[in-house]
Amino acid sequence: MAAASRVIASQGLSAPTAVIAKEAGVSNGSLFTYFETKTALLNALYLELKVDLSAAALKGLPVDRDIRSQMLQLWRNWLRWTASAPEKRRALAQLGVSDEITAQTRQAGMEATAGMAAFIERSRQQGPLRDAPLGFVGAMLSSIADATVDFMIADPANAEQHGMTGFEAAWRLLS
Amino acid sequence: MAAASRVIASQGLSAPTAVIAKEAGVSNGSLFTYFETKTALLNALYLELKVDLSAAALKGLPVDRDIRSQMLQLWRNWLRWTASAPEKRRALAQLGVSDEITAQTRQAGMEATAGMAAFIERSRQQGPLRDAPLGFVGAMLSSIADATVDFMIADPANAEQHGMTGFEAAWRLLS
Amino acid sequence: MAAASRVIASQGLSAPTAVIAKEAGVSNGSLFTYFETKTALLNALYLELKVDLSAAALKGLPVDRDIRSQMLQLWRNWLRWTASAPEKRRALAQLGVSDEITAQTRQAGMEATAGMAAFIERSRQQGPLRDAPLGFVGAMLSSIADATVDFMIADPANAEQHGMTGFEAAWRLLS
Amino acid sequence: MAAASRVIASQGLSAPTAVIAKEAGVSNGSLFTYFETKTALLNALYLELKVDLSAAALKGLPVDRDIRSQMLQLWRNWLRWTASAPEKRRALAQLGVSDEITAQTRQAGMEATAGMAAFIERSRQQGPLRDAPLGFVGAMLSSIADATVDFMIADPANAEQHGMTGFEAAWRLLS
DNA sequence: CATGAATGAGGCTTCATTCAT
DNA sequence: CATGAATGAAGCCTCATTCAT
Repeated sequence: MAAASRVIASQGLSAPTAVIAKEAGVSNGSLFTYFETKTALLNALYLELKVDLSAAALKGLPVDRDIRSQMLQLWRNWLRWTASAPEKRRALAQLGVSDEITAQTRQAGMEATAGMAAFIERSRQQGPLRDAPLGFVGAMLSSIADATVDFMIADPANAEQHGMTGFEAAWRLLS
Repeated sequence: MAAASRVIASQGLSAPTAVIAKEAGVSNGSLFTYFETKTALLNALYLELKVDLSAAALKGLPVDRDIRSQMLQLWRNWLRWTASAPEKRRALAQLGVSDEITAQTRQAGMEATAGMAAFIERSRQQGPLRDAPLGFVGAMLSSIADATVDFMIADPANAEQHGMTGFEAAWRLLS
Repeated sequence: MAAASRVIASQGLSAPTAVIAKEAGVSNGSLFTYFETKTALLNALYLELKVDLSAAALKGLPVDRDIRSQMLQLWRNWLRWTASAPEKRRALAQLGVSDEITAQTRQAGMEATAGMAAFIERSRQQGPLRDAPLGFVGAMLSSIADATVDFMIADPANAEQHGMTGFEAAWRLLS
Repeated sequence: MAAASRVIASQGLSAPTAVIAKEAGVSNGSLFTYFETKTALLNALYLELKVDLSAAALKGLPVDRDIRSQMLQLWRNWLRWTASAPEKRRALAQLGVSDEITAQTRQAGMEATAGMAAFIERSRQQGPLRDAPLGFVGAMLSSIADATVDFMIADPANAEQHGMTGFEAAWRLLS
């Protein structure tokens, strides 16, 4: 799975299963013992990355402090995950627009990020987007985070600053 | 080119060149008279879509009115283009994350959307993101627009409302 | 490899890999498990034929007899190989002038025939070409052998006689 | 025709007709006004090169001098032609082993070199190969010339010397 | 259950040849 | 007769998947 992330990040979704297997240190054929088809592998990977991201984002939130502080922490977690595992992020970006990922998997992905969704729900309670569909808000935040990380990576010297700019933008949509 | 948009939108980037050629009503081989490789075709398509989008967005802005009104018009143009040519949008989404698109092409794509960029620059003059890199702001707006259209398409009954919600969010980042 | 010889002999270097694979009794794709590209296959074939020829030529030389007798035996061996495996010879002729064969492969081919070269070296010790580059002499002998076999094949009735004529010519260059 | 020589010399027999046409400064299609097929072009080229070589070889022979002197001149002519038009020689080498060249064309090629053949006939009158088929002797001489030029090209510093070595070898077969 | 060679369908690309202009 | 775009058959090669060991 980790191997798949790496290979897909560097070679795209059309990366041969043989390469993924090799990167994983197993044989060509073994891969198909665990995943019926390549599509199944991609779907499983998509889901895992979603779960991974969600878990990372929600880790260690300061539950005893105000909601903005918690959201800031979540934001930092999110950026850290993305920045520290760029191959996962790249893979997720590719998988997100692929038509290999079934509607069912996407649905499961939504559920996997339910924890984050709930948190966003609380955050926007009093904000301007309080009446918009939750998924809509989530999509916006997600893409702001993506854009943020893009700039952090492209301009590492000002990474911290870009991170805060992104947060300000995100928070402006919520409160 | 239009054929390529359609085919890629429905089959993804891995759509056979043979299918694209057929959709375009030319022979398999003719395609390679105009595009050296499939990658060249994809790059050209990416660029054309960018130009197309930009031209559509900037059309008929009420230059004699206040900046918010102009931005609203731009926003509507944008959404209209996206909504009325869903296959172009899907194609652009796929191309955007593909590693077939060269850095050079992406650069040209940026330049093609310079008109929009200039407009965004004016709009954010007094806003919270006035000091952020312009490309950063552009990326955020672009992805908010994408998310907006996603919801307009998924829930056509409330399309107009979603469109305005998206605009409010966008405008909040600018002013 | 043998299949490749046969197919190339009858269809030339442009023989489809599919045909070679079929002749070899393996699938189209399997061919590329063993040879990265068609060019690699051709190079390997060239080398094998060179080695094959050299081994055949040097087999059973009467080391206890005078040098002319030994050379005669070598000559007979050579002609026998060429005559008994005409497809190998034809293939080798085509490969020899092809620009698919790399300089490196040609070099290796030289080394493969070092045994014969050493023998020629001894034979020409007292002859008129004693000071010419060894490769030069080898090339001449090789082409005389080729011409000889051409005539043996074209006029089988006098094959033996042609063979001896060829040898006399060759020997005249050596002694 | 000259264009074809050049292109084939540098790209091999599989050189596209389009490239040949371009090199010749005519359009793609015009080529087929003059040559029914590519094969026809190759056959015509083969023949022309044969004629060309023969004419060059026979030019300015010192008819009033002894046969060896004349043969030496022929040899020099031959080498000069080969060395001064390496692309023609390479093309001829490729064409010679190609199965695109019909038996009929080869026959015509033989006739085109009848002048040289007659000369060789006279030269070998008293020599060891006086009873061998004429074509056999011609083939040997031709390949000795080829080998000679190979070495002249590979080692230009000693070109003159290699040329004489080749001649001595050739003459030894004749007288 | 692991292995990795074998499979063959399918994709991209080339190119000889045609033909409307 | 020149042009060069159009054609589509054919070739090389890739790769998901299978299966005997």
